[in-house]
Amino acid sequence: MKNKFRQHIEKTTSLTDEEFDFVFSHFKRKQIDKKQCIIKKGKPVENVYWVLKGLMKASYLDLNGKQHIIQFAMEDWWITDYQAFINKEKATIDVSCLETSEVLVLSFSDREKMCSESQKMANFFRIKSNASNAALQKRVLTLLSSNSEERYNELLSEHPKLLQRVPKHLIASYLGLSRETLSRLSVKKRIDVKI
Amino acid sequence: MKNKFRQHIEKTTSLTDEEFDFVFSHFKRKQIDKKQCIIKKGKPVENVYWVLKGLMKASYLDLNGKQHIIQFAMEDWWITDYQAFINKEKATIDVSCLETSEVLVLSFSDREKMCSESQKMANFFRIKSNASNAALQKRVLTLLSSNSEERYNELLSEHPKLLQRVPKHLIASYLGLSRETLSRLSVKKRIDVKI
DNA sequence: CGCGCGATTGAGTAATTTCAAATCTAGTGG
DNA sequence: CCACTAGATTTGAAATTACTCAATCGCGCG
Repeated sequence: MKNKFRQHIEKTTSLTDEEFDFVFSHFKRKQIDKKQCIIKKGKPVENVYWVLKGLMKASYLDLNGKQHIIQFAMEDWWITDYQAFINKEKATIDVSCLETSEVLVLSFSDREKMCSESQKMANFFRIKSNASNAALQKRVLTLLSSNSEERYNELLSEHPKLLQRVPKHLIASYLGLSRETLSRLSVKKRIDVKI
Repeated sequence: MKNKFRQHIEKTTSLTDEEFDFVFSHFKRKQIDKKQCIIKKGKPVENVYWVLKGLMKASYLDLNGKQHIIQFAMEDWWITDYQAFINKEKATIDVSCLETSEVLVLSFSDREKMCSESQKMANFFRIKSNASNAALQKRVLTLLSSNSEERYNELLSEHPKLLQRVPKHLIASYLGLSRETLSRLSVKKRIDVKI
């Protein structure tokens, strides 16, 4: 497990054994039950989470009571309400657990401490933040330029596992379409494939 | 002008006179003509730009030749193709000038140098990156949860000046709707106001 | 076995796009 | 200063896309 996490970090930034032990000492391991909520709208956001095993979602309830999915997080992904986490504000979104999960937990103060003592880790989080920016920008472009079918196909080709693991109505929320439309798209897809 | 820029930085991070002079020495001032393109798809992205005066846009041409607006940048805003700038990749978007503009130009290497020598400026750019994340996330939520009229009204209330300065068809591209729909919304708005 | 949630299907409706044409406007050259 | 043009905006009508509502289906779990 420690090894898996180290691999994750070292995809971006190589570390000596001592450096990794220093980094790792700031994290706590935690099990999260299915349906459990780790960040609730209106509450402080203490931590950022790295998913070792399982599946989480970050979602927003709009004024009409509709749920919108901001992101999923599978193995190897980070998740929190960044806006609230960084600025010590109250959460504006919920983060909860779709499958029983194991995560590594990092508190705000531990993250700050780690970054001030390790240039490499400050750099790591900077790169992660930039990658997140790029991903969000790509998502904006997709929402601006693609219709439902194109968005569905894009997700299908980029994250086929999500489609299998996540209830369809949540996939619909993530793509910005109704569950009925998504259902029709998946039927169409199956027929298209046969032909 | 120097003063305006200093105010911008100090909204986030306070600096001594010496620190500011150090920071400022890394920037070059430049005038950009209307319609001039400062970042072209496929070319390297050397710089990030801070708009002192004028108006720029970052846009993407999709496979059907439709233009989509990723962001505008008015006075006091930063703009570049961050993905390409940070990772030294070729640009995937275009950045061009809607009004004759004056900008401060910062190259990648000067930015790195500045950040490695000044903890404060590293912090400044980290905060900017986080703010950008938050803004993009908000935009995703808006695109997921609001219809055209709500998106139009949101832009109208948050950036009324943009509506006045930017050609309407570009506003439509930014909001993800056709120029005809935007035109109908603005007519409706004028009638609603009268009633 | 039956309940309940998620997924599917059908029908009708609403929102938005597309295409085509008419106006309007700012900038240019004479 | 005026006429002219290219680009931008508006308008109408038809076509398309996606949504909503309602009903049904299917499956896992107690």
